[in-house]
Amino acid sequence: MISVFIVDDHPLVVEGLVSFLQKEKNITVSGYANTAQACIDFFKTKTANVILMDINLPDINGIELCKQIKSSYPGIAIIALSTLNQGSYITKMIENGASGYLLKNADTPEILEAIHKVEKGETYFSFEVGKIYKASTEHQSHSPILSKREKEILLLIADGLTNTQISKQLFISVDTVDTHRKNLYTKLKVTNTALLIRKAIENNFL
Amino acid sequence: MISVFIVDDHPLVVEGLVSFLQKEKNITVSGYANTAQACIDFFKTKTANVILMDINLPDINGIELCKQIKSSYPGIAIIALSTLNQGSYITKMIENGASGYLLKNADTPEILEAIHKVEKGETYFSFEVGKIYKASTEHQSHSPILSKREKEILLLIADGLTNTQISKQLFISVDTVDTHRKNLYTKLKVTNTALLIRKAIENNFL
DNA sequence: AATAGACTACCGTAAAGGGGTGATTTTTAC
DNA sequence: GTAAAAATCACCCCTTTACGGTAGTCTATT
Repeated sequence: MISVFIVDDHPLVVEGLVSFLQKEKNITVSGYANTAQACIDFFKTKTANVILMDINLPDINGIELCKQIKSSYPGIAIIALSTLNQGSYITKMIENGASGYLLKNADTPEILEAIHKVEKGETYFSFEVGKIYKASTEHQSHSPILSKREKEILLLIADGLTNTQISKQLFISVDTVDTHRKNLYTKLKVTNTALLIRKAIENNFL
Repeated sequence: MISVFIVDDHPLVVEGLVSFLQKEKNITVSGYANTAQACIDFFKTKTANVILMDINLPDINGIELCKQIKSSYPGIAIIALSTLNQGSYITKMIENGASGYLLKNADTPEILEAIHKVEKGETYFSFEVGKIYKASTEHQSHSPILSKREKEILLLIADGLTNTQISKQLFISVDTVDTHRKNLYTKLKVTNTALLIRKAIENNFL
């Protein structure tokens, strides 16, 4: 018998999971929570084998919750639940001890497979997650490393300041700002301000 | 007895809705679909009083589906389902005939209230939607109207082209391109390229 | 006939962009 | 522990582009 705990701020999703998991004879739902705090409180007195955990929680971030639960109760397997568009979170959840990662548009057999696998100590990642994860790590490697100063200047450029204004604000020479700006262009492989801002937004520097 | 049809590509949400609505004695679930096409097919032979419709569907956009259903079957009340971060969609769904708008983190009594209200011909919008809607319409009024030429030039600027390059591409004088650029600055209330690109992305012009 | 918006165009100054060079310090790597 | 690499700073020249102000024509709307 596998006991499953659910953390999700969407009552509908919780209802769906409970309703569906209760039909399974070797699975029992030990409880559910709509907030991270409620989840932490639950595990102070009770326990479960597997947690289905939403990443977007109203109070504490799912990544932080995952970390906390794993450090207190390493034996509990955590499956992250998320919607499509959050490539960067996948990495973070895995780093913080999640054993599986399911998309919310996963169908019921997939959820069962995930629960059974992580309960046995294995990992489960939905097919699409693999793609997103790969894409996000590749994206990461393509996304260049900017120095502290470069990030600082990039932000000021994005705020509409000219090199002269930036130089005054940072107490450095205009020429230096200009050099940093040119280095930003080189690193981000762009040729002017318009493309710089676009690339910066695409790479989440802003 | 109110018959409800569900369209959502997340099996969990469908499961949750079905499980919860079946408990209500004056509500029956006439069916559900994971895609817009499956929904359209259903209504060719069967019907329902209320449709709970997700906005993010894999095949056809929820807004388009809403429009189609409303034009074919004006008597069916549609409640849009969505997650928080989609202010601009609310307006479009209402324009296309939706009678209600629920956030997916709505709790069960709220869903019931929405179904009963729209079935009686009234409208229902969750509290938070009101806020988002208001914010988005205010945002809309702030979001300026760009002419065809201006949009064209904005796109080319965002592609990193200089005024000279744009002028050659559009067979007009550099000065003209420059004027359009300045008008873009005025309309979007910015003073240079960096801010222009930022505002353009914020206002979904790119 | 008047007002407003779109599209066109020009001028002068300020800023950006492309190139190269070089010094100092801090990080990283072997 | 030292050498290589990267970061931060700074300067020069020169060309191109951007920005601010001004202004004409045309068309649609009132």
